[in-house]
Parts: sequence; structure tokens; C-alpha cells
Amino acid sequence: MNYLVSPKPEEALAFSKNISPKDMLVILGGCRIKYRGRAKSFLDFGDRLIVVKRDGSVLVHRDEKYTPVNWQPPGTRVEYSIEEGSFVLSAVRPSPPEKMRVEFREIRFVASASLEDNAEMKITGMERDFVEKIVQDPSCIEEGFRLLREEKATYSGSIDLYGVDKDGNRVLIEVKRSQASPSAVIQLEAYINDFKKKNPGAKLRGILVAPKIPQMVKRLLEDRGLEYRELEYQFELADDKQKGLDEY
Amino acid sequence: MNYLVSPKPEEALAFSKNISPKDMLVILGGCRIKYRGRAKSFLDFGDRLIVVKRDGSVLVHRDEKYTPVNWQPPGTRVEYSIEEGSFVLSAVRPSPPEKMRVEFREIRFVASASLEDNAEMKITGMERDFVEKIVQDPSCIEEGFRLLREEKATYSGSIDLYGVDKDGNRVLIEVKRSQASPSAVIQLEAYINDFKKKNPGAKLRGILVAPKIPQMVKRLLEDRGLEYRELEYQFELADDKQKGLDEY
DNA sequence: CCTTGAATATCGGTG
DNA sequence: CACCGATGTTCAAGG
Repeated sequence: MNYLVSPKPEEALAFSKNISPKDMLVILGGCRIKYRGRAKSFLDFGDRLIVVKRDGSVLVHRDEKYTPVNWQPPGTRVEYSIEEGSFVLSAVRPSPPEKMRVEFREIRFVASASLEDNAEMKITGMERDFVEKIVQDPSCIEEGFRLLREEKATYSGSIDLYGVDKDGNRVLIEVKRSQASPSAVIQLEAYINDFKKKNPGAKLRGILVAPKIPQMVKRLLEDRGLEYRELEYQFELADDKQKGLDEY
Repeated sequence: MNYLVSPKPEEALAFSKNISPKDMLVILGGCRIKYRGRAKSFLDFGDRLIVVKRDGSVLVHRDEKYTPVNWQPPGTRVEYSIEEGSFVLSAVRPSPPEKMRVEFREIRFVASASLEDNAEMKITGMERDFVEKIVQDPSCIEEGFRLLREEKATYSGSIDLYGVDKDGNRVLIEVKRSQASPSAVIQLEAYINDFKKKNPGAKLRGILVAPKIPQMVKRLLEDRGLEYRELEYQFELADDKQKGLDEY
């Protein structure tokens, strides 16, 4: 790890240009930022934390909020220069064409470091896991429900689950891992309509499954002759015991 | 700005506990992370950059990608401790109940700083700006088009623009700031259907406005008797001239 | 390469 | 506080 405290612009420039391409660069200082691309923005001078990653990602963080106030995604070409006496970070992305320019009036700190990180992120509780849980126990939808296929493709997209009920009716199921929104109803309705078009005369039911469904969404479903299940779901990592994560 | 290079766990603890509540804390080191809340995750040891903001936001960044590998949003309570000889950052969020635990096996660097930042982010090119442009000049949709109301609420959500054409037909307009997708068609169709239900017999047109509309989406629209306008839109910050942003 | 939909999405606006 | 839709969304998977 290398660093400079309160470097002059020229020192910051030399430092930034000489880091290894595998290094992460961290800058803390007063800067203003212009961005032009999918939108256009300007942020006047203030203290921020800038992070430049080895894949070209650039983050500009203020002292609040989760999201960076300005950024460039991976694949960006980052260059450093002195312009009118100021240290400038220029981040250009070819596609879509976007550029961000960070101009420093003061650099309080600059550091570089190589981050060794080969660990694999293990995560559960995603929508995929919720669907899998229903696959393992289709009766949680209703007695006699049998699964025919997962992720059945329709013209409007793909439906999460497809099966038949005990009376032989086709059932299309859309799963949401968190609170369902009206757009989920629209989505399900579109699936149903496509399916009906391709299978005229088939008896068809549509069910929205989510751990929480607001009243408005329930009404939208009922208006359209659709159904819903408010199903809780628990999630555990496959190797919680080994990792000692069970209490967490 | 204060910092420590390669501190012992006890030194890092004292440092972290003594920073001002207005300070941002930045840690670079080898750590492993457990998270439990809306999902559950585990990331084994590796070098990462951790940022703790004064509003409670915590970010854990790897050396790639725009998004943090682990995080907590604003409103999180952050505490520091030594557990079994290791420096541990514990971030607990009350609602929804979530906790993240970062355990360091090595701390390469820790720094704190107060970030003075009162600048206001100015941005344009959002969907809101596109809608506003049409409000200013409704004729860009077609000759004789008059706006009745913006953001007319429907049961399915809200439509961006609502007006009448020169023949007295009602017109519902859905605006997308970037390329229109099939789901935009589904959305517009749902609005139209809701409107028809509440206004039976009314002559109704639906128009999708976007700077780019793929052929497939155009066909979907035509199949449903809907219309589209491919409208370019330029965006400029209100005071580009003053800020010298016009060339950017 | 383009398209599609999930995300521990986050965030701001509205009721 | 709940709810809802936009985001410079980003990201990964599938065609």
C-alpha cells in the first residue's frame, strides 16, 4: 500500500500514473464533477471519496447515502492530468458514450493498493431460492397442485412456474421474493393473455406468489380474475453448519 | 484527516471508536463478511475497501464492479469491537431487521475524515425532463394535440401524459427516457384497458414515446392498435452557460 | 451481441 | 409509514 497526504497536484498526478493496473486507487479531497452521457450532471465543489477500481469502475461518494453521487461502470478508461493547475480525473466509457470529469481543488489523501480477493460470494434468499422451495413442495400453493415446468417462456417473457391443479386446469405462477407491486399483476396478466392466445379454450388460472401483497395489488388481481398466495419463506445457506452461520 | 497504517486490532478499535460522528471511516484490509436480513450471505477472507458514512451507510467494495459486494443502507447502527483477537465491524439496521458483520484478519489501513459538502447535485436527462419537454411543446406529439393533465392516476399506476387530439379523441401517453421495451407496451395497454373500463365508449388512443423503439416493440404496439413516436430529446442543464458545461 | 428480468436493489415523491 | 415507479440503475443469464 502506498499513499500521499496532502500532495500537490503534480505529486498526485505522478502517484496516480505510476500505480499498477491491478491496484485500486482511493482519493479523498475537494472536487467538482461533470458528467455527460445517458444524462448530464454537475456537482460543484465539495469533499468526496473517489474510488477507482482495476476494472475501470469509478465511484464518487459523498458523506451520505448508499449510492455514489457520480460514477462510471466497469469498462471505463481512466486518465489523470493537470489542467489549469488542478489535478483532474477523466473517465471515459465507449459504450454507451459517457464521460465523467473530476476536478480537484484540494487533495487531502491519495492511496493505492492491490486487493487480493479470490473468495466466492455465497448468498441465498433470492427469488430463485423461493421458486426452488415451491418446486420442492408444490402443495404449498394448494392441495393437488402438480408442477409441469419451471420458467416457461411466453411471448411476453417467462413465467416462473407452470403446472396443473387437481381439476386439470393449467396454472401459471409468478413469484416475487419481496412485496408485490402492481407491475407484477400487469406482468402476470400479460403471460395469461399470451397463453390463452396460444391455447384457446384451455382452462387457465394465474397466481401471484409473494411474502407480502398490498391491498391495492390484491384488488388489481381480483379485478382480473387472478389469484394470489401470501407465502412466507425461510432461507438458509447450504453449508451454514460448517460455516457457523446458523446463529447469524 | 487522521489515519493509521497497519494498526493492531486494538489500535484500530481505539481509532474507530474515537472518530467524530460526522466523520467518514475508511478501512482497507483482509476480512470476511456475514450478512443476514432480507437475504443471507457469506464472503470468506479477502482484501476489501470498507466505507462507513455518517448516516450509517456501510459499503464493502471488492476490486471490481460498480456495486458493493456487501453493504448496509443509511440508518444503520455501526459498532466496533475485538472478538477473539480480531477487529470486528458490526452494522445493525432496525427496519427491516438486518445485520452485517465484518471480521478483519488484517488491517492495512484505516482513516477518518470529515467531508464538507454542501453542493447541490444538478442533473437533467431524466424521464421527468423528457415529459416536461413534451408539456412545453405538445405539438411534438402531433399537430393539434392538447394536454389535459400530467400524470393521470389510474388503477394500474400512473400514465405520464393525458390529453386530447384535434378530433376530440382522448390520448394516453407513456414516456420512456431510453429504449422502449415490450413491457412498456404491456404497461400502456393496461392503462388503456383500465381507462376504457372506467370510460366506456370513449374514443381512446395510446401512444408510446421514446428516443428509440425496436422493431419488435413497434410490432407489438401495432398488433394492439397502439401508436408510437420516436422522439429525440436533448437535455441541457438550466445554467450550462454560466457553468461552462455546454461543451461537455 | 442484444434482450430480459432480478436486486439485501436504493431513492424520492405522494398519500 | 406504506406504497409506488424511476434509476446515468447494475448485473448475470439466456438466446
